[in-house]
Parts: sequence; structure tokens; C-alpha cells
Amino acid sequence: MAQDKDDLIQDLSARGLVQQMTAEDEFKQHLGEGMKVVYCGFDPTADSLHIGSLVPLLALKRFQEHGHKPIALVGGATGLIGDPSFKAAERQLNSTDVVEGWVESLKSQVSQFIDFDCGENSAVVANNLDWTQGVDVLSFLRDVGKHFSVNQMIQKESVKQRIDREGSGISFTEFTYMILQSYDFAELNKRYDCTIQIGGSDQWGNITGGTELTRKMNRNQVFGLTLPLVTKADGTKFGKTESGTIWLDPKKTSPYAFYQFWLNTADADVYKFLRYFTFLDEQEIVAIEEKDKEAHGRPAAQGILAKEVTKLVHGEEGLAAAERITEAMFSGTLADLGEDDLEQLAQDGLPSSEVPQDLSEKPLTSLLAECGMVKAGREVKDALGRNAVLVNGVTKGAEDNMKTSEIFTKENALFDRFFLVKLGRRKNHLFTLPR
RNA sequence: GGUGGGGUUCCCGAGUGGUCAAAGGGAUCAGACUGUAAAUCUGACGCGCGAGCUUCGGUGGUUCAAAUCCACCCCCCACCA
Repeated sequence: MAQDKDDLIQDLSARGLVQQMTAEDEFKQHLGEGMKVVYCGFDPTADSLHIGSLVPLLALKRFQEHGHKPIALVGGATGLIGDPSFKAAERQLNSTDVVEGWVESLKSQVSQFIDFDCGENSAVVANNLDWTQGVDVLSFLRDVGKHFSVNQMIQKESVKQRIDREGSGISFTEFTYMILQSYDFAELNKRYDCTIQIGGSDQWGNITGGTELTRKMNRNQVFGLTLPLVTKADGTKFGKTESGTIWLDPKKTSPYAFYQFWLNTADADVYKFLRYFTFLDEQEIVAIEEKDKEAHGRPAAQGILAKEVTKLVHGEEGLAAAERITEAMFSGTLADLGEDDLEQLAQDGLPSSEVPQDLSEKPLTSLLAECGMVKAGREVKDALGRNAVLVNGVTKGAEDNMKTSEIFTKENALFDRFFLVKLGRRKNHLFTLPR
């Protein structure tokens, strides 16, 4: 892994991680002058970050590995307002208590990625509520607002669709977001001598607002860099699956589901994602790609991607758990699983639940819908009709729908209490009989 | 406050008295083909195993019958004040 301070931008560029930057030549020179302080903001819009935040989060880590000091800013203040950038519609405000709770969750989550104990360039976590809370309206308007031209603000691409497009609009609240974020940069510059802000490409308008404000208020030159938006070759949205958003919180998305998400990456995206989401260097990635090209059949890249990213986010243990389940569900056979293995699967994050006491009148459709395997019983009905439902390896058909009480018996169970239900190729659920 | 345009099932978007659980597209799910890809084809796609039940911003009303007509209300947008 490269440790030279000079080639950070080169590394980022090679990975395709540089979308835009301010004053390129001066920025590069600035980075070459020694340790710099870099910040990236994360707004609390939920109780966990999702993989959309992974690129900037890892970018902070990349800066730190190159000797710079990262600040992870959690938007306790900006989260109360809502960023309008490239959003089609006005957002619902969240209550202050709720946002406060989310701030705490994000703080600890963000902290996993950067090092707080490495000397001079140890990371810092900040909350912009700390310096926004006390500011009164008049001071804010006179000291900060005066530096912004509404004429310029409405020209920003990020809010343009809200202003131009018929059928939408933007409240003054959200319109002010940019000013708040700009103020953060100026404030961090003052407090921590922070001179760089990074963010997703949708943040360009907010970032340049900050560099300008810092110049005007503090008379300091600061820099901004944006990272590309993660897109998929097939045009669908990155980070969403049938079961919803892929969260970083293992309680919301198990390491197993997380691992599976990456394993299912399309060929067309996988090498790009290796560059975006792992710390493997360019040569290694090229080598993987070459090897996959020569070999026929399934590429190795998805497996490497899933392994690396799961390890980064959930650690060695999370990865081991994910691999255990994957192995059991997709490669091994049921007979290979011992009683301990089955018990372990549930703990590792394989979805599981107890078989209800009273199965009479409860069709398979309801049972599988209630445990969250499918959204509606119809999907089960469809799958049954196609012989795509397996209980402990035995195919069930439409005629078995009403026979749950005959299926889930102690005699049919593995080790007297386990049922591994498979629906389709990828959905697995472990049922246990109550002891 | 005035004028005009809107609010349809996850999203976009047809539908203006019965033939409407509501066209079409997207997303999603399952099957075939495969590599737990992609593309393609097939089926499903409000809820329910089923009989059936509940929807078209809200509330009332007209009618044998309303997403469609009427009244009032709520919300969004544009322009004007």
C-alpha cells in the first residue's frame, strides 16, 4: 500500500475516485506540503449509514493512510434541515430527538473506519450542531448570509431542477442548507485548520460554497474534492435490493446479507467496485481482471470484492460468519451440516424464526410471508407452483400449501428441530421447533 | 388573497358513470437458460390457500352502479397581488 504523501491524488484518480476538484494544481501542491486536515460530512437521515456513504468514508481512510488527518463531521444541525441537492422533492423534517439519536449512532459507526490513535494525524469526530446551535438569527444573517448571493445560489445545478421544474419547489429552509454547510467548512477551518472537504459529486455546490465562504470570512484558501456517484451498468440504483437498502449496521443488514450483496455484483461493475470499495492496489485489480478474462465461467472478482468489503465493514468475524452461511446455503449439502452448524447459522445472521405452535389453518403462504421471507403470500404461491420451495431439501408444490402441520413435524426436522426452507435460488430461512 | 393546473395501486403515468383491482412503462419476485452474472423468453405483481375483501387526497351526497358526477375540505405547483 502506498504511503507516500505525494501520490494520493494519483491513487484516487487511478481508482476513478476523483470527480471534480477545486484549483487542481494548487490543491496538489498543498497536499505535498505535509499533513493536512480533511473533512467529510455525514447527515443523519436514518439510524445508520448505508453503503452509499462507503465511498466517502473509505476516502477519509485513504487520506489518513497517506498521512493526513480526517474529520468525520456528523450533521446534527444540517440533518435537521435536509439537503436539497439533486433531490426531486422537499423532504419531511425529522424531530430533534430523533435526529439527536441518529447522530449518536452515526458517530460510532463512522468511527469504525478511521484511526483515532495514530499520533499526529489521529481522526476527529465533530458535530456541526456544536457551532450552529448558539448562533442567533441576526448574527447569522449579518455575518454569514451577507456573503451569499441569491442570484448565484439559484444558479447552482443542485437546486436547479427544484427551481425550474414544474410541479416542484423548494422551501427557504432547504434553500438555506448550502449556507449551513458552507459555514461548517469555515468553522472547521478556524477550529482545526481544516483545508480540504471531500464529498459525493452531488455535494459540489455545497463544497464550493464552503471554499468561497472560508476565503471571505477567514481569508484562507481551502480546497474541495468530489467523489463520483456510484452507478451501475444496468442503470438501476446502487445499494438497493429486493429487501431494501444495504445498511452498514449489522443489526439492519446482516454481514451475510451484506456479503451476498457484493457477491451478486454484475460483471460490468465489479472491477470498478474493486477500485472504489477496497484498498487493493491497481496492479492487483488488473491482475484479477486479466485472470478472469482468461478463465471461462464465473469470475473470481465478485468473491474478492465481497470478502474485502465485508472485512472492512464487519471485520474478520463478520466475514467468517457470512462465508459460513454462504458455503452452507450454496455449496454444501444439508447432510454436511451438524447440529452445531445449524445453530451457528442463525447466530451468524441467517434469517430464522420459530415454527408457531398452532399450524392448523396456516398455509405455507402465510407462514413464509409472516417470517419475512417474502413480502406477500402470492410470491410463495407462485414459487410453489414452480416447485421452487424446498423444505429440508424436499420440494413442495401447490398441493402442500395447506399441509404445514404435516410438514413441520419433529419427525421431518433435522436433529428433531430444524427446518431449512429455501424459496427460489437465493432466499433461505431457518425454522426451529420450540423446545 | 386572486387565477389557472394538479393529487390514481412501489415509481412514472393512462383512465372521465358500468366491460376497472384499474392500460402502458419502470422497479421487484419466481421459472427456463446460466456462473447465486448479463441479455433473452415465460409467469406473477392491492390483500387473501380460497370463498372473498379493501383501494384511486379526505368527508359527505347523487345513482341500481362512481377513480369517474355534485358539495365542502385538505395538500402540492405556477403566475399574479
